[in-house]
Amino acid sequence: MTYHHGNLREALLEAATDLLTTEGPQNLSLRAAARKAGVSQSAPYRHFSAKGDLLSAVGQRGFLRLRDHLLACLEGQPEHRERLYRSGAGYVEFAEKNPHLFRLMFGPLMASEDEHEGLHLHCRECFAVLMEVISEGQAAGVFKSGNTEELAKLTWTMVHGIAHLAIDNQLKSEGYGGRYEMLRMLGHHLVEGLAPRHPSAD
Amino acid sequence: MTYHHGNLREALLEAATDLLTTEGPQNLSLRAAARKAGVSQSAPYRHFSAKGDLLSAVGQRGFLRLRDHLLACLEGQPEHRERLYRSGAGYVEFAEKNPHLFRLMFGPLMASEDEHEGLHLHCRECFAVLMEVISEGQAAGVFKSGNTEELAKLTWTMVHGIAHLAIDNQLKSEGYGGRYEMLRMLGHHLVEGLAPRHPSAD
DNA sequence: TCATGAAGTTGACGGTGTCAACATAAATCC
DNA sequence: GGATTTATGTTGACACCGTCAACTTCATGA
Repeated sequence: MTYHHGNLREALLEAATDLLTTEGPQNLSLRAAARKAGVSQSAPYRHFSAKGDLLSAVGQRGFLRLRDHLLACLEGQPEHRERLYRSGAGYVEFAEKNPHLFRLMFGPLMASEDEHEGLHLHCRECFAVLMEVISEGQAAGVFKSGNTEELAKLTWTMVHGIAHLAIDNQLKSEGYGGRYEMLRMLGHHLVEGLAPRHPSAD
Repeated sequence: MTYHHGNLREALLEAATDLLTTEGPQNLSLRAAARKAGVSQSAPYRHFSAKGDLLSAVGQRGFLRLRDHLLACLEGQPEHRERLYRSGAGYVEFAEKNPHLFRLMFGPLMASEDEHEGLHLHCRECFAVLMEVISEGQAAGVFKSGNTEELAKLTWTMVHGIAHLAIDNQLKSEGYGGRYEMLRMLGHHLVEGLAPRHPSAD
């Protein structure tokens, strides 16, 4: 229609995300994304300096979606332990529903520190959700006081590990839903560890 | 020299591993590996049906190395809690020393379940080391009895999460060595969780 | 109105995975 | 031992890829 697309950047991001989830990372090429957006092979270079830039942007979008998903999982739930569990479950759920995206988000792009630092920033915004949950729990006396960041990272590593091994199909031995039983178990151990020595009310 | 290389498969694996660690995954191509082995572009196809096959083989080698490293870390250490800690530390250490390889081992290849199932097998052999450590600890009464596999997986997810976040540079806020302090902390919480209700001797 | 610059196109370059057709070395069988 | 078969490498080609230089189109504002 018009010579100028008008919203190409968004269209490319959507096309790339779509290709990633439907065709897998192998078939995600700059040219394919351009084709899908109905545009020529080198049009993307007006919006992204290189392929890695597009991938990084896709990853950043992924983190935004993950954050939204986590917040949605927490909505309307006031109990602190349950909030902690739900954020963990939401994290794993997201990874399982978007395995390719998840792998992209934490993939080799993360390795190049200087470039793609936007990825790290968006990543930390997801982490902030977890921080908040724990911080609130500490304020309420449900979780033990101390360095909030340390506790949050502790939690994060566990959940992250579950998510990764789940999408690697390495957790399925105890049948369907095994990963969620695992999460419950882990949550139990973790909360036991996070709980104050002399457990308060609730 | 000779028309036949004599040991091409091994040479290709080594070349590929070398390229992966020195140049990163982007520059790891079948052709580059062939060049490095001093052989023509399509010689690899006599030994690997496709690029993914080579990558998978490299990954499997990685798991073998990881397993050896874990066993080496355990050598001469009889105390069960310390054995658990050391296997975890060895795991993270391996990931940090070979980040590209680690990402390959647990990368998209894992996603294609049917193909590359050799990867899964070698992966489980590393897991078996952890199982053994925990099983021994249970027999000695240092860890609580129960489903060994569950406990091992619980441990694995934590260690795996740390390893992943460590190579993503997401754990460095508490200064150098942060990941090992983290491991200690985690080990503490975990062992507390793994310990029997009424702790036995040592 | 028309120059300017942003956004998109065309065509090219070298690199890549893969395959068919061919060449060579080694192993096997009479 | 000589012929044949089989394993192993080579050459050349194809389509695809990331990227860039040169060109075209459109919108905008002096």
